[in-house]
Formats: sequence, structure tokens, C-alpha cells
Amino acid sequence: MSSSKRSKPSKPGRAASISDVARESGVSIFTVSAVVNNKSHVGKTLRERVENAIRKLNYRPNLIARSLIKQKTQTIGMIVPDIVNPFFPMVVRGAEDAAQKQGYNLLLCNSDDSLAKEETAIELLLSKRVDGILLTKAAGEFSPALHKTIQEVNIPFVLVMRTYPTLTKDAVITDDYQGAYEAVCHLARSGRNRIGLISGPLRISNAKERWRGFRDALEEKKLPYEPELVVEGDYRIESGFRAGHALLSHRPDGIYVANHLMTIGLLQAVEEMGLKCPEDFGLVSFDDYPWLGVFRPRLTTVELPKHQLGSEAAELLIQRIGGNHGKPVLKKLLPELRIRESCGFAQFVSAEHRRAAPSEPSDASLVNK
Amino acid sequence: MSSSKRSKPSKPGRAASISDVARESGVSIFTVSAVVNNKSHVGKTLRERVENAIRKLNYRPNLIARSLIKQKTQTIGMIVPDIVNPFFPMVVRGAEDAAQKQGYNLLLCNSDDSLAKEETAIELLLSKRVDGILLTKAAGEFSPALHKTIQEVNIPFVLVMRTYPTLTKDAVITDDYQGAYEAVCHLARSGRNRIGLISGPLRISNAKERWRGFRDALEEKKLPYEPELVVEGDYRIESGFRAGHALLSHRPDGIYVANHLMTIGLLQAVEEMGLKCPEDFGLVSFDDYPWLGVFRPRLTTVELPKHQLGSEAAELLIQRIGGNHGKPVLKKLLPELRIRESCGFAQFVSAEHRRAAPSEPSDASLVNK
DNA sequence: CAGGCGCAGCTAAACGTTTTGAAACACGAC
DNA sequence: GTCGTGTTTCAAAACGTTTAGCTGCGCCTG
Repeated sequence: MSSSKRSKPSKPGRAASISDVARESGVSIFTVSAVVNNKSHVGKTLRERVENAIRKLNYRPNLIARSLIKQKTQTIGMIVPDIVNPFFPMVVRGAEDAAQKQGYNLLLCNSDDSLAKEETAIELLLSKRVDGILLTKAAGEFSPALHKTIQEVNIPFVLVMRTYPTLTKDAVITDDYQGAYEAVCHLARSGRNRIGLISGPLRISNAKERWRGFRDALEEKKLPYEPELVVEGDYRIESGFRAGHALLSHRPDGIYVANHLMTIGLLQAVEEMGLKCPEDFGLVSFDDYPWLGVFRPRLTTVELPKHQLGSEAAELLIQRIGGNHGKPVLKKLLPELRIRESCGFAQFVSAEHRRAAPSEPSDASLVNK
Repeated sequence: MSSSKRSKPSKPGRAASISDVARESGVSIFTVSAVVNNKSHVGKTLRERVENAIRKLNYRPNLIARSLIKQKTQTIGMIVPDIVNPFFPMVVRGAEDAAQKQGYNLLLCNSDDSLAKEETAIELLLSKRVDGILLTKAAGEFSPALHKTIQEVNIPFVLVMRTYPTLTKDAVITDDYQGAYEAVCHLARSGRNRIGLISGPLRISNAKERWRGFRDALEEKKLPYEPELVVEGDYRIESGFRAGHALLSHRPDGIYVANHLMTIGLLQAVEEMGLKCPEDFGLVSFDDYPWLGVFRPRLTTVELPKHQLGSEAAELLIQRIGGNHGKPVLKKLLPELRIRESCGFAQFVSAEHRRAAPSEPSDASLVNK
């Protein structure tokens, strides 16, 4: 056709580019671009010529090139300790839903709570020029260099689920203090007075908060704080098992466990030791999951709004990306005590509690939607 | 300094670019690039000058630009139905581990088993020029246009967990026929002879395979195939619950459930109906999870190598990306029957089974090509 | 001292877009 | 005829890299 001046012959194996379309339809690159991003400035006949060429060549705009010039990748990086920990899939899903809705994609990394992996992941995400990062901090402290990088680099971070003291960044977390406080109060209400705690690693912010809530609730209820009834685990099953053995040997009559995985471990220890819940001790755990429906006794738990955690974090991040600068925000989501059988007295306490806080729809309905 | 010819003044808000480093250290862009990718051609003094400048400016190579010219993004797209379905996190993790190890990242999408979302996701990933796509096909058929695109586009696909008949692409799946077959044989061995099935959606390849395994095992064991004992669910909890009610009303003495989520639903139905497992019926479920340790009775399950599924798929994909063209491969991973209590006769059957099939070391060695 | 050969380093083209500034053209108004 | 005013289209620069091809330069060989 009219390819006299510039006849870049369109490399063989490659996908069609904008200039291929331009050549095919005999217009300039500019016009094709205008059609693709449907600006209004293009005349009807040309527009149709271009659209035909696009269909014919199966042209798909190269978003890498677009990212390069627009300095936006429409991608956000998300770093979680381990997607296999059942807590995180719902958080990631929340983030993905929110991101998706606003035209962003999620680049997912697992840190295994290792500082080295975390650092590698952050560096990589920065190099890939993601528009923002959602970070559930690995246990431990940033290296000074990384800390400085994060503070100075121009892309927004939002901390998810775990705060970090010296970082002036947004964070979306659950009110872990409140959750633990309610859990322990519930144990006390159901008549327990030697209450133990299986805690997460205390250098993780939410473990610390849950510990504080535990301690303050004891104090409030005028119950003793017995150090041998507090065991620090690492949020994994095995540590819950070991902690369970250690703790139960002191015969507490109530236990609050700071996450689900450790509860699984604890329950195995309980069985090995031939103890009964709720007869021998009351139990309140954190996090609710659909499969808890088949546990016996039915576990009383403090449910955290996992999906919301992810979606609010992503929304906040995208706001920042959009240029909303301003003071860092700390958003705390409210947990919800779900009273079932593992503390005994279900009927009585449940009724009392229900009066106080009308039940909200469960997010079990969110599974698999 | 020596910026007489080209003094691009380095935009304010932006991250340092390679030309900033070049200007700072008084060398050409080429030299900086050589240092960054440590080619050997750079002299010691210059190399140090450049390295200092890099540190000083906190330079981080822009991988978007690199991707554009290298025509490689070092990113692979992964589409799963729903990361919240507990089956998938481990698969995703397997893929991420393998990808990570070879310098790739994972862009994660959820399709919710919706064809529309699946199509959108694929189109987006193609536009983002990922180097390859890991796809767990949504239930149902590709649109003709999409099917054509996938076949013709130049980037490799690997199907994960679910095959698709008319697509000549690699696939990594589990041997679902074999798994179901073993599950049902185990039920028969433990004395059950009216065995029911709660199946997944039969238009999903693995549900069909599991159904076939079920049917053939019945035949092999000379047991009747009773249509009212076969209920099709959708792999979700709620459908397992409904299917359980329907199925149990016909009083089977054995049930094989095709996935974990439906098992949870079934168990709720079982309780509502006041039935007992394994006394009233034997149960074999698919997929194993840590929390199954607290279910009573302990469930006999067919475990699928989820992590391996993801990692092998990713490795295969990366091979294809690396230019290994060749006939599409179908890789089937072997499932593993884990006998516990939910069929009764645990001791006896377990011993018998062990004699029949001397235990092999791990299922990594059982991969058939 | 000419010729050849590496080597260190440079220039410039390429990757596929968006976007700026301007050209070409038509149409009225003065 | 001149001037403005749009409208439609274009050419070229920019984004931040990699890399092919080239230039000096020093060193060895004869």
C-alpha cells in the first residue's frame, strides 16, 4: 500500500505492534493510538479502517511499553508470610478484588517470615516498578538500608495486619488488643479463673497487642497473671502442639490461643493428654474458618475480617497511588466474638452476648464466591 | 562535571535512571549497563566510579525498560478459580517456589470459575506480556475467539489440575481416576457395598475422571452402580451439604466425596441427620489438610501432591519459555491413599493395604511422565 | 615501523507505546 | 483576499534499557 517512507517489516515471531496496525490500515501510529484509547478525535472512516486492521492482526496493546512511558504499571506487589497459612488467602483475595475493580493486578510474594526473602522481594518489586506495595511485615527488623529505601522511595506502602514502629506508613490492621480482650473476658465470664495464653512471636506487632489485651483483661477481671500459663509460639501448628503440652501440664481452666494454626496443634496435644474441652478447660481461638463447623466442641473464636483487611488495604494503597498524599493512616478493623461451645455455658453466655452485639452475617458465605 | 554534550537534567520526583548514573560517574550509559549486568569488559577504576554513583543515587535498574527491549518480563501469570478454596494456596505456593528459584514472579488472578473473568484475565495477562500462563481452567468452554487466541499466541500455557480437550497444550494434573479408584476400592475392602459419590461438576475434567474411577472401581468390585447414590455438586461447601442430605436419605453404607469442601458440607448434613461415621457409613474424601487432624473420626483421604502440582507446572512452563518446543506433555502425579478411621476397620485394612502395596518412599518418585 | 589483534569504551539504534506541537485543510466572517 | 477557528491528522520526541557496530589504544610480531 502506501508504505513508501517507513517499511519496518514486522518481525516474524512477534505479536503485532501498533506500527503494524498503522501500516496495515495506512494511517499514522498516532491515529491507531487514538482509536485504541478511544479518543474522540478520529473520523469515522479511518476509525473503521483501523479497527479492521486491529482485528485482522489480532493486535493487543503492549502494556509494557505503555507502562514505560506512563510511569505506571497498574500492578501492585503483595508480600505475605505464607499463602499456605489459611489466614492469608482471604486477605489476598480481598486485595485482589479491590485491585481488580480499579484496574490493578497483584504480584504475589511469600516471605516465609524471613527477613532475607522479604528484602529480596521488596527490592524486586521496586525494580519491577510496581505502583505500590502491600506488606505483611516478616517477623524481625528491617535492615537499616532497606528501612531507608522504603522511607525514601517514591512508591506507597501499606502495612497489612502488622505494624512496624519506626515506619511512617499507612497500615490496615485488626484491633487485636480488643479481640484478645474480649476473648479473655468471655473466658472469665464463663467461670474460668486460671487462664493461659498461647501467644504468637512477641516481636510481631499483633502478637504483642493480643498479649496486651490478654493481660489487661485479666487485670480488669481481677484474675492473676501466671507467667507459666503464658507460652510464646510462632503461629504454626507444631508450636501450638508444644505450647499446649507445656501449658496444660499446669492445668489452666481456660486458654486463649492467638491464632488458628496453633489451635490445631493445641487440640492435638489436648487429645494426647486425654483432656476434655470444655469440661477441663475453656478455649477461645482467633480466626474463623468454614471447616471449624466440623470441630467438636464447636470453637468459640474471635473472627477477624480477613477479606475486608485486604480490600481496605488495597483501596488505601490505590488512593495513595492516585496522589492522595497526607498523614499516614492507621485503620483498625473490629473483630467479632463468635460464641459457640468451647467455653461451656453456651446458651447462657451466648444469649447475654447477643443482646449486647447483634450478630452480623458470617463471611462463610464469601468462600468460593 | 563533563556533561557538555547531553545534560538531561534528571527529573525531580523520579527514581534515578541509568543516564543519571552515567552523568554522575562521567561515563557512558553503556558502561553503566555493563557494570550493572557485570560483564567483564569494564576496567577496575571505572567500575568503582560507577558502583559509587549507583550507591549514591540509590539506582535500581528499571525492569520495565529491560522487559521492553528483551521481550521478556520474567513474570508468569497464574489463574486459579479461587485462592480461598483451600486446595489452591498450596498449588500457588508450589508454583511460586519454582518460579522464584528461576527468577520469575507470579501475577495472580482469580476466575471464580467464571468464563467471563477467565477471559478478561487471560487477555490482560497477554497484554501485560507475561512470559507464560499457568491456567486452572474455569468450568465450561472457551469462547471460539479466545480458544483461537490461546492456540495462536506465542506465549506458552500450562494447564494445571484440569485439562481441556481441544487445546494442544501441556498439562500437569493429578491422576484423579486412580485416586477415585483407590478410594472406592478401599471402601469396598472395608465391607461397604452400597457406595455413593458426591461428585464435582462433571464438565470439569477432574470431576469426570473421579467419576470414572468411581464407576470402574464399583464394576471391578462387582458392586451395583445406583444412580440415586451419585450426586453432582459444585466443589463448594453448600453443595456438599445439600448433596449429603439427598444422598444419605437413600442410606448408602459408603461415600466417596470428590473434594474437601464438599466433605465439610456433608459432615454437617451427617450431624443434622443424626448419623454416625464410620458406624453408619464409611467415608473417603479427597485432599488432606493439617486441620483434618482434629476431625473425628479421622478422615481417610486421597491426598493430592498439591505443592508438586504447582512446582512441576511452573517448571514445565519455564522450560517452554526457555524455548523447549516439542509435543505437548501430559504429566500425571500420583495421589496417595491415607487410611485413617472413617471407614472403620482401620487396623485391619491398613495392614492389608500395606502388604498389597509395599510403601514407596515418597510420592515424588511416583511421577509418571 | 607496519600490521594485526584484543580490549575498553563509546555512539546510536532498537523495543512499543503516549503525547506535544504543528501542519493541512475547510469554513465563515470581515 | 485575509484572517481566525476548528477539525483531523501527522511527525518526532520521550520513557529507560540492551546491544550491534565501531573507535582508539596499547601490545605483540615480524
